[in-house]
Amino acid sequence: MPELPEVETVRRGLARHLVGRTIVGVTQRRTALRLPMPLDFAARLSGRRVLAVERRAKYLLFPLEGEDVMIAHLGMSGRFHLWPPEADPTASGREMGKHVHVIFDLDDGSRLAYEDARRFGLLTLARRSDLAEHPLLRDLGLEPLAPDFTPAALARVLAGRRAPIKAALLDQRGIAGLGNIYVCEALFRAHVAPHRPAASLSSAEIAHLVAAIRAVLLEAIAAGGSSLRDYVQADGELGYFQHRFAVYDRAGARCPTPGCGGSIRRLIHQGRSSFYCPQCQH
DNA sequence: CTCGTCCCCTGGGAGC
DNA sequence: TGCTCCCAGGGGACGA
Repeated sequence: MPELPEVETVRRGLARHLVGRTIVGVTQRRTALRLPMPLDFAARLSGRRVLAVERRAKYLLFPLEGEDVMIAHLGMSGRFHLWPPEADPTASGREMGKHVHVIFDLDDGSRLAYEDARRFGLLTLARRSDLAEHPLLRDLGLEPLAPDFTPAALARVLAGRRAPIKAALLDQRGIAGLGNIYVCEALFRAHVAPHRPAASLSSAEIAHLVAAIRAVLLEAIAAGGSSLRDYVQADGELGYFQHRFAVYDRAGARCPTPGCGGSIRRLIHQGRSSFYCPQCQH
C-alpha cells in the first residue's frame, strides 16, 4: 500500500501526537510480523520517550530516549491508529480487530495501535549507532525528495541496466520510496513507456523523469497521500490523491493528455500491473 | 551481478 | 447469499 507519500503523511500525523510522549507499556499480540520482533521488544520500549518520528524511504524511524530506534515498515496493509486518552478501544470489538498486532500505551493515556492484515510490515529495534549499517536500511538508494536526487544521480543508477525502467524505479537500491502507483504516474508525466530498457533513456528523458518523480510525490504528500482500500492516516483522515491519478488503475479510460485521444492500457510484468498510455509514452 | 519468477498473507470485489 | 477466482500500495529468496 503505502509508498513514500503515504508514509510521509503517516509520519507527520504520528509526529504531532507522539513526539515527547513516553511509552509506558507495550502489548504484543503476536511475536512476529514479516520478521520476528526482538525478544526484548517491549522491555526496550517501555519507559522510553519518543524523540522524533523520521522517515527513510518507506521506513518510519522512531528515535527513543537512550540508544534505541524503533523501525517500522507498513508493507501493503500496515496502519498506525491513534486512540485519544478518552477513547476506550475495548468498548467495541470491531475497533481493535484481530489484525491489531501491537499496542503502545502512552503516558497521557492515549494509545498507538499497529494493525496489519497481511502482515507484510515489520516492527523492530536497532541501536542508533548501527542504523546506517542496519540490513534493512544500508542498501537503500537515493531519497527522491533530497537535493542529491539529480538527473546525473539518476543516470548513474540507470546506467548499464537492461531491466525495464519500471522495474529499475521500483528497485529500492537505486531510488528508495517509489512503488507501483507513483512509478506509473511519474513515467506517464515523463512520457516514458514502462517497458523501455532503463539504460536506453536519453539525458533529456532522465531530467524530465527526475522532475516528474519529484512533482508527483510532492503533490501526493500535499493531498495527504492516496487512500485505496484500507489506507487511512493516523487520525483516520483519508488522503485524496487517488482522484488525481492519470493512469494508475484506469485501464480503458481516455488518456488525460489534451488532444491525445489514446486510452490507458494495463500490462503485467513481474506479476504487477503497469498502467500507461501507448500514444504518449514511448 | 542482474533479471524474472514465485512466494509470504488476508480481504475485497467481480462474476456466476 | 455464497462460492470461486483474481487482484492488491511491499519486499525477499531463488535459480538461470
